[in-house]
Amino acid sequence: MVGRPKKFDEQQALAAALEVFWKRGYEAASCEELLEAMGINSGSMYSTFGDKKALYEQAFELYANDVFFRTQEILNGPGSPLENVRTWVRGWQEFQEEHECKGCLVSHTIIEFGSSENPVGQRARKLIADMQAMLQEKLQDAQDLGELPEGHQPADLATFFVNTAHGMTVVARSGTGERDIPGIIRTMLVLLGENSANKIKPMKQPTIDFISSN
Amino acid sequence: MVGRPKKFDEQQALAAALEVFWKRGYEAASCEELLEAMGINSGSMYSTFGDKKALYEQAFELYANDVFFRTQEILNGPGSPLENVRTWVRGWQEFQEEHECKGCLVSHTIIEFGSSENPVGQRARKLIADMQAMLQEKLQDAQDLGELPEGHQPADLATFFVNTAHGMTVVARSGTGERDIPGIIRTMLVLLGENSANKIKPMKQPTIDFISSN
DNA sequence: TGCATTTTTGAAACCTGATTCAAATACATG
DNA sequence: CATGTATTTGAATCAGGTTTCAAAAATGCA
Repeated sequence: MVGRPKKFDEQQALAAALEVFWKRGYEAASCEELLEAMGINSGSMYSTFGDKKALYEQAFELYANDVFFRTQEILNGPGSPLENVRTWVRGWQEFQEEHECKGCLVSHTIIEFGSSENPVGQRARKLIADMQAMLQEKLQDAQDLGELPEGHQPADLATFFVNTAHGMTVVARSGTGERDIPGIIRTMLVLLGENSANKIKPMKQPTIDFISSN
Repeated sequence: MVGRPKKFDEQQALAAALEVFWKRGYEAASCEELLEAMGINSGSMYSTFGDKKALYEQAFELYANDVFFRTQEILNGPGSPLENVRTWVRGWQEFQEEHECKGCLVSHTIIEFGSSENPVGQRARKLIADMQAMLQEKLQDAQDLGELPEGHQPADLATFFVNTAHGMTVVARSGTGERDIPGIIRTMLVLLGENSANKIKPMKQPTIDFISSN
């Protein structure tokens, strides 16, 4: 009834796998690398998570939930809707600082799995759609309150913000995130009517290199 | 001295390979798929182009030159610098229409090959740097002529435009390009001081699906 | 026609990673 | 301590995609 005890924590191992997938992408992350990072053997991985694909799905889900709730919390916070959107935009820099400019796993997933019927690809697209809808709602609130600068539609702005976030993934992974992200965010804020150009500080964290021998 | 004649055109075959790589990415494009599209056998491919990696490099170069010269031509055209930049921005939509919303191969390459010392990755980053510099120059010209709206720095704007272009690759590949790209471009133009919201038409071409069974 | 040269063909060999599985191990309980 | 159960281990196997290569084919020229 009671067998050998598990010697590793599933959530911890999953977080380690997420880190590897996030840094390298699905294909480039080898099982060896994943197992090494997770600190377990192939057998344990397969019996616990299924296979590499299933592991990715679960790691992605971990990431997706984190990003979604983070966004939700900021956007629905107290204070003016527009200011919340601005806080959310500023949060991107902090997020990249915290994660060595790895960009966003959702953008990466969309690139890697295209618009096919792949389950993770679908999940990624749904997450984006949900977050975009949430954002649009807040921008609509802002417009209703007369906070939004003239000349923009909430829907267009929401789409645009998502696009900008996707772009930052590519910029980050091209190695120029540390240099470029503060400016990108500054421009976004100008778009939102904030004209204090020096409110955004330079990035704190150094950028890692995504070693690859392909 | 004279042997069996080549029965295929190298440039044509390369263009076919580019199409496949562009649609699917390097890893996901199998040799079988490439050979099928190029209309040749593995032997011919290996003797002509080297190997899969070398084929990608050559296909990428074909793409890079096209995009670079296209950009150069538009930005250095007659007329006001700012209007040229606007024409360039509008050109993105046309470009995506012409290419089934496959996004930009450069963004895709950067995502796939990270910021490593991989030759294609380096080439991609160099291309981006060059195009960004060209853009910044034009924006500086525009500012010197007093054409640029207040509140922006040419360097920040150039970075931002590149970021937006990268973002559109992800949006395009997520399958919402047809719906979203016109709005994204509209917002970019507002940023450049153009306030006629309905100058941008909806996309003409339908989006393809990037079939993948990963 | 026979020879030299070049290209095509596609089956076979090769590689790189993902996955399996039998044996070993660790624990609770009777 | 013997038994039952769950987990770990890592070598062996498997799968798929890439690459090679020997044979066949196409051409010009002597």
